[in-house]
Amino acid sequence: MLDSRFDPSAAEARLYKRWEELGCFTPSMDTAAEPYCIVIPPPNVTGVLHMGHALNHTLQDVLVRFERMRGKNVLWQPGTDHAGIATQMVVERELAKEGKKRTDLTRDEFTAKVWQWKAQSGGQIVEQDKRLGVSADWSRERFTMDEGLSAAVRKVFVQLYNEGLIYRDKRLVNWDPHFQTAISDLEVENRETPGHMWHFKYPLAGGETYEYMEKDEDGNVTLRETRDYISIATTRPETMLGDGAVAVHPEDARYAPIVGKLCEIPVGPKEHRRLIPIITDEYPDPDFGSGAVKITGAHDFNDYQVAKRAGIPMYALMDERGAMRADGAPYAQEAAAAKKRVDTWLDLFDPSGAGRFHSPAGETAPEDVSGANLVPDAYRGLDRFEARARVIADITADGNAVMVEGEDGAMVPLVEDKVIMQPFGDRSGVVIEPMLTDQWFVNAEELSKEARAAVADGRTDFVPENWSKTYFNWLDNIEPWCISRQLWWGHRIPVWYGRSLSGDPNTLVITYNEQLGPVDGRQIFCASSESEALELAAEYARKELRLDEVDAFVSDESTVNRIDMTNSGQVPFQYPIVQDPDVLDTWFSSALWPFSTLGWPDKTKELETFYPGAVLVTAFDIIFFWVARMMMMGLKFGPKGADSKPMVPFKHVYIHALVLDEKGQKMSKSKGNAMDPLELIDEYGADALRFTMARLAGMGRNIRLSRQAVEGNRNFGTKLWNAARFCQMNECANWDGELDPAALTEPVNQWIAGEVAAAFAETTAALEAYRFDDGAGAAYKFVWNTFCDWYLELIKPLLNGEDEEAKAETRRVAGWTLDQILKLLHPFMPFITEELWGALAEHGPARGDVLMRQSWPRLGSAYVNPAAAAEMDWVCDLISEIRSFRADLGVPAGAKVPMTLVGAPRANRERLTRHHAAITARARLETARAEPAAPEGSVTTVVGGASVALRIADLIDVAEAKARLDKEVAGLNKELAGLSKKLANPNFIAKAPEDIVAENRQRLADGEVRVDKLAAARAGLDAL
RNA sequence: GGGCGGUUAGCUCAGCGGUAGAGCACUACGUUGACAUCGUAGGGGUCACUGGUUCGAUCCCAGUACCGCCCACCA
Repeated sequence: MLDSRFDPSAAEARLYKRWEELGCFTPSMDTAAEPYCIVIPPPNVTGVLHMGHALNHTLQDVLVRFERMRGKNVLWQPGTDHAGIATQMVVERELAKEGKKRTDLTRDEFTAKVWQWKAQSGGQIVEQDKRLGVSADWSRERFTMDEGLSAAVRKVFVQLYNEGLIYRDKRLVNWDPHFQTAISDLEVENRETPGHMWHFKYPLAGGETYEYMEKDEDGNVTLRETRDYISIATTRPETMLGDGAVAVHPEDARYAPIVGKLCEIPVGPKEHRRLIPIITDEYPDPDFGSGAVKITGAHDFNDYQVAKRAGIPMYALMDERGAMRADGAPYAQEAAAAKKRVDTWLDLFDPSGAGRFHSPAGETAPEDVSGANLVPDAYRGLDRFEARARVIADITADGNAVMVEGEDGAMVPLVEDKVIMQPFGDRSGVVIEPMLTDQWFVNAEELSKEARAAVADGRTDFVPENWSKTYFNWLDNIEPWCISRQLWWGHRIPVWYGRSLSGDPNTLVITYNEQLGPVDGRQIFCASSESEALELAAEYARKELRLDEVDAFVSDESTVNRIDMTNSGQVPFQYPIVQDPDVLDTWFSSALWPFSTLGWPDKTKELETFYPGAVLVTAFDIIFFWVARMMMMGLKFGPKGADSKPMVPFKHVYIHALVLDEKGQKMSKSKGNAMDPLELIDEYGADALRFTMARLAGMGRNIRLSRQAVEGNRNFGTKLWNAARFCQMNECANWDGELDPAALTEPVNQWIAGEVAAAFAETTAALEAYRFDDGAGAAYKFVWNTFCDWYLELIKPLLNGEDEEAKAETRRVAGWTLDQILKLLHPFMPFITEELWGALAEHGPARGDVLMRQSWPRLGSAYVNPAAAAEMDWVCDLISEIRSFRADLGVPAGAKVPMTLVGAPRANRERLTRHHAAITARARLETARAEPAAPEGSVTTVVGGASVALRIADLIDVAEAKARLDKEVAGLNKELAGLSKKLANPNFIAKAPEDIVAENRQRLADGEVRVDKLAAARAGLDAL
């Protein structure tokens, strides 16, 4: 006998272990079976199971268990992601506990430490997933840094490089000063932050003046004054030292007189201030600020564009920590040189009115200088925010701040409070600094073409469909993808540098900067291994070197790799190469996940069988990071299909909601509103959490999770458990596992068989359409409302009755139905269903195998018996109506009353006889008879066109009974009036579909009968 | 600024051209031999607003208001 409740904590681990031991999670590899593959979105190896995982993994597990039961050859491919920054961060924190920094170790020592950390405490999420019931094939677990996956990364990189789709470029990138690495656009979070805008005067060179005029819309002059400066508004004064120009709009009349002239940056020692030209560009908005913008190409993305267009030099003022550089030549020394350069620029300036520099050869005109030299000694080494304060103070002290009248009438510097969108690193949380550095980029635009086309032509589709718009929108505006990261943990870029062996001997120097990588005079060898790179290098050197030059190239570097070569077998020389120190963006390897996990680039059986995946299940927040990139890489490198083109990595992308707390807030540790899935599992069991997730996983954008919801679904489990207990107590079992619906004789049994079929049809259709909510909802409704509330109650008389045949049939059917329910719920609630499946076998049929490996029933129309369904509907209606009537009239719940059915057709009189026991029990009746007339002292209601008379006159308040009838008649009459009006409308009759018209006529007719009967009942009450 | 979405019962949300739904909450009654983590019954909605299309609109279309989210961004 079952206990009165299910104890998840005792059962879950045992059941999970059983499944594992039986190998339930590994694909059947049955060649006749249709393959079905889902790759898990790999959680970070540092990750712990949060609600997002719980939802994501539950949904996949539902699909995977469902498809396994449907007989498919299912692989759910699990694994974890090495998560570059996140993992490096964790290990650095560990080191900090020992009082060490990453840089106290060598790179190799550090990465060894990370591997060690991973072995000890990485991947806890896998164990946590097991508690949730995740049925992934753990024997095939992969890690993005595994040797095989790393080889895939290198192969992809090399090929993209060779095709020119990966390239190195010096561009302005997002720099995270905390982690001291470049990051991609997607890793930047723009947030509104309170800030200030300062207004400063840039004096014109040589004290020149001009007439400054402002006009209103009608052309009236509102301000006219003589100025010897141009006013500039900025939110970032600390970058002024790197200004290359001041730009105004070409049609801005206010500044027309001074375009092409020079102005002075009002910062730094007075005698050495730099002069910069005033240029025109479409970028400045005349209506914003002063209409004049300082152009600081190395520190602002907009300015960068302007500087490139106009040939303005860019000066990088900051170091990798975001502090003002301290590595420059003495400032005074630079100043003299700067003067000279200005003269050169002016030669190149086009005075004809275009207000731009020429660059006849299409080259940047002014010579680039190191921004380091432009930082005055006083600012060197200052953090960017300290530098800002100093610059503001110095300019103000100097009298170059724009002044306005303050509240007390005194003149004060003009500083506007302004909310500015500020970029933050999504991991570090520090303000991102645009930095001009050499980085590796992927030509995402090129790769995006096929990725876009595949969704546009339906090779892959999004569910819900409208996420494809988001996908398109991003791809259509895609920027180059910065893939290099200045970290130690990750896939090291498979590129080696050597000296350039041709051209000017002066350039034959590898300038190797720890942070920024080799920057000059290099020769690139991109190869999937160091030995291949050495071969390439050797080939190159042999080609370029002339024997008589060999001596010049013998390296004195001792720490780098060397190749010893013999040119013509005679003169030995050395040609050192050094690998790029950077690693790849984590998402680069994630992009390969759908095929790298299956063994690519080897032609494995797994790849052949399981690629492309059936569906990718993920949340919308990583459509750009991951989904789009998997599409790009899959369509470039994935196994080829019938058309000999690479196939999409998955056919469907199911995008689920984000899990929010009950108030609709995003869960986060810092807000303290995070719910821990493990804690919920401890308290309510994994099934309750899973079922909650499935029921909430509608098509919406977010789901609000509450403890109460989980509790409710735990209660559902208890309900199921007790239903099973009831079946067990009544010896309900289906001994042979079969059921022939045609052989059934009891209507209640015929009916429930059809309801089982309907429930499976509904849940199956819902899961096929990724409607987890509907699938779980249909199962829930069937189990609770149909099976427990009605079927089990209706069969009690049969189980307790004398008719042994009916009893035997009912036991069989109840047992069968319960077995089907366990199958129906298994994808959602694997533990409790498996436990019951096994427990019921103790005093029931032997099961042969675990529930998890049972097949999903396909119950055809043979199971549906419309006559039985109609009969049971009538029985249930009768019971419901009597119960409702009794309750409304205040008949004591315990009172058993006599009931008389009046004016019912013969079929219903027979039904009454057949279900006499059930009806009297459920409706709490003393007697239930069909008679030609209602007996004395009875009060009447109406069911299905017949009057139902209850002899309760002495139990109730007659006035209340009248009121109830009046209320119902009134409501009915209102409805009937509407129907009559509709049916009297010739347009309705003419234009509405026939079945709708017929339905309305029927409703009117039925309603009229009911009104008549109710009126009669009312009259009967009057007579009392 | 560009894009996407929302507004339906007290709450959370389904629905979708033809009688407004669920869960939770609420009210009343109830220990009927599986289950009080339960049962029975009940109350509760001008489906944001304004127009349009239609025989008929919560649903389709246009506009308005408010609320979200994503992307970009004015120095």
